[in-house]
Amino acid sequence: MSGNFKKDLFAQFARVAKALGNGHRLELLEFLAQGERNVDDLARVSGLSVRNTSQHLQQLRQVGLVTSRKEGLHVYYRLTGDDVVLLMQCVRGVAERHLADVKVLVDTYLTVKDALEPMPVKDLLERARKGEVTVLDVRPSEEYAAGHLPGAVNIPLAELERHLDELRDSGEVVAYCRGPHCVLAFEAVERLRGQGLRARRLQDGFPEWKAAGMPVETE
Amino acid sequence: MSGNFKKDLFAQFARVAKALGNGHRLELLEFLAQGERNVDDLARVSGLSVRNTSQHLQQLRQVGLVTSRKEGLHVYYRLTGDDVVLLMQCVRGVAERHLADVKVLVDTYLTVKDALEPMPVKDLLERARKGEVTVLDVRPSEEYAAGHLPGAVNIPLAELERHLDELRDSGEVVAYCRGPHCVLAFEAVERLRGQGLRARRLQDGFPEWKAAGMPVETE
DNA sequence: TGACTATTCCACTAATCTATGGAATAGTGT
DNA sequence: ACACTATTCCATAGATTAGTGGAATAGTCA
Repeated sequence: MSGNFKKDLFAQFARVAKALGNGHRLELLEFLAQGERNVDDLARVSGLSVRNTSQHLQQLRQVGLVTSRKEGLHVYYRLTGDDVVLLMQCVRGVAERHLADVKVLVDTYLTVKDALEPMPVKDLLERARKGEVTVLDVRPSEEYAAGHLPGAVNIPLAELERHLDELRDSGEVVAYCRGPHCVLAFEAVERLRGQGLRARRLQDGFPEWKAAGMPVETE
Repeated sequence: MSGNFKKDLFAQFARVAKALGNGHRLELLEFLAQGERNVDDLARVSGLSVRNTSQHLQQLRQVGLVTSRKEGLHVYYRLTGDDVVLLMQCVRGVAERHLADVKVLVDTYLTVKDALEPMPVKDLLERARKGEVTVLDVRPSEEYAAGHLPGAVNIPLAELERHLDELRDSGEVVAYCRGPHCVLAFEAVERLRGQGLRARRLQDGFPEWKAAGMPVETE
């Protein structure tokens, strides 16, 4: 009897893990970590067909990782809680530490990583308040509108070149994007440095910031 | 290119999650969280065939969650790090908070849960030092030998009745076992209370204790 | 009302995962 | 060398999962 309890319980836990056991679903979750999104948006960013996306979202909903809300024609999905982001960070962390393939991948694509001197999250707010740094959000403007770090300036990567002058006069720039492996901030920092500005990357992205209970600003 | 990086990376993370996406493997990991075990032991406790157990262990090894060490005829498996325990706690926590089925299960089997007043981990050591409580490890003696809370007394559940008198004179008893859902400690507390002793359950089990970096004693 | 959009449901094929039995490997004891 | 044990490797049948197209549903707009 208690043996069955245990088996049943682990089977339930396994359902949650299984829902995470697919790269596409993880990607969807990462986008949802930034705020509500409808099926169409999610399909676009993940490169899946809408129907397929919908099915994956059903699965995530069945294990309680996301919920949805209908408004007009659209159905908006969102994470059921910040603990889901934490869980994903956990998976990511274990993978990075114990899975050799991940290390290879990261080394291959982000060889410059160390050179970009990521700034720890906790130092940021204080230094921003003192005016020592400008916080730069390089995500697309819709994502920025849905929520961003307090006081952050939004300049999507594509428009970075047009705003170089504004940034040049404002001390050091700290860029962030969707998460520690999102390439947007890396790219931004490289370009800014290429133009002679002082630029660094924030260690984590917006979802991690939010999940840590730090203050968030919306439009 | 950077799109591929992202896809590849998530695919790797998904491998880890997928490895956790099976109740049997989660159960194996839970046992391994207590220390090294060989294939035979693991097969016995999980109720799987040895061959099947071996295959599951291969899968866990392939994603870096466990390693093995050969000694004589036996191959001993162990977790690759405490972060694996943390990851499992994370999965469990999310499942408990967001998956209705888990709540039903827990309520069905452990209706008495609240009545047993679990004691928070942080209070325990201090109160044990003052002699206010006796820490009771109700796991089988091999598991106790492999590691236990400092100062804990080991009385496997089956032998509890024979040692009632010793416990009766030692103030309040705090029992723990393999984890928050292991039924051993629940059972023990119920029996002790049935005999008129003051008994409570420790909130977590040995693996969580160890993963939290608390001191551990071995034979 | 009818045309249209966003999303879901259903059915089906290809790919993947699980458990099992037989055979291979490696180490122990005689 | 031989018998024996613990573990792994391999092949296979049945179950499960992923992606696709077609049809259904629900809400919007004119």
